Amino acid sequence: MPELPEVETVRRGIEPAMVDATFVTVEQRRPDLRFPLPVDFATRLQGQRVISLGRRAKYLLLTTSGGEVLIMHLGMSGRFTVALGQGLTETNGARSDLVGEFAHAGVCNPKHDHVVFHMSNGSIITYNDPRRFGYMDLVTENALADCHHFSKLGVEPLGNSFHSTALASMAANRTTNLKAFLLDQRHVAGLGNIYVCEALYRARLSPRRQASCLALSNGKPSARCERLVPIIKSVLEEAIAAGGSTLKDYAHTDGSLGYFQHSFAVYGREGEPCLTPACSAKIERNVQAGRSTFYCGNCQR
DNA sequence: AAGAACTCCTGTTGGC
DNA sequence: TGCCAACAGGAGTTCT
Repeated sequence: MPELPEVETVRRGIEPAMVDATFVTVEQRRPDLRFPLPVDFATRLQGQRVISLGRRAKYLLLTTSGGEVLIMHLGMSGRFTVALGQGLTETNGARSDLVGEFAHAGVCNPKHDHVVFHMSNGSIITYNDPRRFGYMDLVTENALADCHHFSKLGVEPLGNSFHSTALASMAANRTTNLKAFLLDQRHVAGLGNIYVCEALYRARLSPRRQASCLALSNGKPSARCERLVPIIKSVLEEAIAAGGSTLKDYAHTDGSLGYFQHSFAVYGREGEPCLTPACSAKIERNVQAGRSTFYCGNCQR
């Protein structure tokens, strides 16, 4: 379940295989992912050179020499595997020899290989997505900021505009709970279930508390908000440094694993002891906004 | 308008 | 062993 750190890890994994290379062939093996693929998807990409590969929240943004941007979202189970072309150095652990091995091991069933990019440097980048919650779109560079994917998207949590005053303003008068508020991409863009659970635990904030508890009081962000913002940043930064979290649906572009799941304090730990020293409570689980929330009812208030 | 519920999808898991 | 329901969840849509 790729959230911001996993998407950033994927970006770093496929960047060396794609940037400065040209799309030779784009294989589109089905008409749609979650949504229909763009009209003339393959032909619009073929012959274009990749200028850059960026990221906005959980979206990958590939800018082409033709002035179009390929927007890619991994959804729940989207995955890229890379077979590096000859002469490309192994970067970020992208090892071409592993791709077949992992496919053979059934980790990545080839029947869900929906889009395959063949690059001029010999690299082959394959998009595999069993649940097809992912999607791809093509828009012109000029239309990018106003397209429906981004027009309502909130602040980038690792950017400079994400600070306690900004979060406090967004939270003003919000009656929804903290968990749902932080999952809403219109506020902070890039957080998902795992990192919201982990950040709220570290900040010792109950996921059931009203979001408005973060709001300004006496013109200043609440102490809770001041505490939460740097924690959100550090959780994401640590996860990126660890290469993301590997759960059922996510692995690196080379099939290898991220390591941040070993740092989970609450996610997936229902019934296990809280890791806070001197706390003897067990991690609880309930459902908020249709997702499992894991928390310590004793430490998080 | 905000917030909650529902929807899409398929592999995995647990109960019988 | 086999079958089936429940579950996982990002984000768009629909409802209240």
